[in-house]
Amino acid sequence: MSHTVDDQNMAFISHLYPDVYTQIVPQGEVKPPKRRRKKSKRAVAAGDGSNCLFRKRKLTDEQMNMLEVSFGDEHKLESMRKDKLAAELGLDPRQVAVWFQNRRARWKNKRLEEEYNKLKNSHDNVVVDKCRLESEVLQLKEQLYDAEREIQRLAERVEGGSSSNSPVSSSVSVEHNETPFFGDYKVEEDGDDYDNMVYPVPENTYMDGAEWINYQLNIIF
DNA sequence: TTGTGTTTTACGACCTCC
DNA sequence: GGAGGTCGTAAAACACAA
Repeated sequence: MSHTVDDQNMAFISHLYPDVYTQIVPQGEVKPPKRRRKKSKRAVAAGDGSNCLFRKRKLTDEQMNMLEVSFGDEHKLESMRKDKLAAELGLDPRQVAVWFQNRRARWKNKRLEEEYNKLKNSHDNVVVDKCRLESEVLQLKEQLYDAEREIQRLAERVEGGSSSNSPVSSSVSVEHNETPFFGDYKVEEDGDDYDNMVYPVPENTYMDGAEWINYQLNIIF
């Protein structure tokens, strides 16, 4: 039985330092398990569970600290380091190996959680940005609509209200989903000077609604 | 207390690497 | 084939509200 020597060592240590190895429970105090599970090889090796000499439980703070320090140095555990740690801590090398396995699993979970939070934050920021841009689009559509109405009003005034044909057809509706741009407006070439009421802005020039109106008015008058 | 949720320890099954 | 890894989970220990 491979664990006998370790168990005897721990029994000896726990006898000398009863406060240190709290995970070692003397045979008589072993509680029956709440749930059944397959018998482990160790339990089988030691005979029936009730004959198992020790139930090794929670590690002491000192043991935990040393294991944490060791884990901080290197997450993997080579054989020599495992044996050295086990000897230093008075633990079964198997316990050290299991502790590292579990510690790696916790570390991985934590890392995944952090990555998830990062992604969630960046997603939230994108959503906020999208909302902001959508409201900006709405605002611009409204400005465009107002500008178009203003142009139409001025055109009618210039014409003296004689023509029922509008020089600029109302192509913008705030309710529409399409988002027209200023460059989309075409100057019609059907002869009448007053029909060409919308002048194209210079290329690569951005104007908001008010600027665009002033630009058009300056050209007209 | 006790019921319940969370954390820790331990293990089996399976996989990969040498 | 064996050592050591991950993954999933049982069970004990622990924390804490009711």
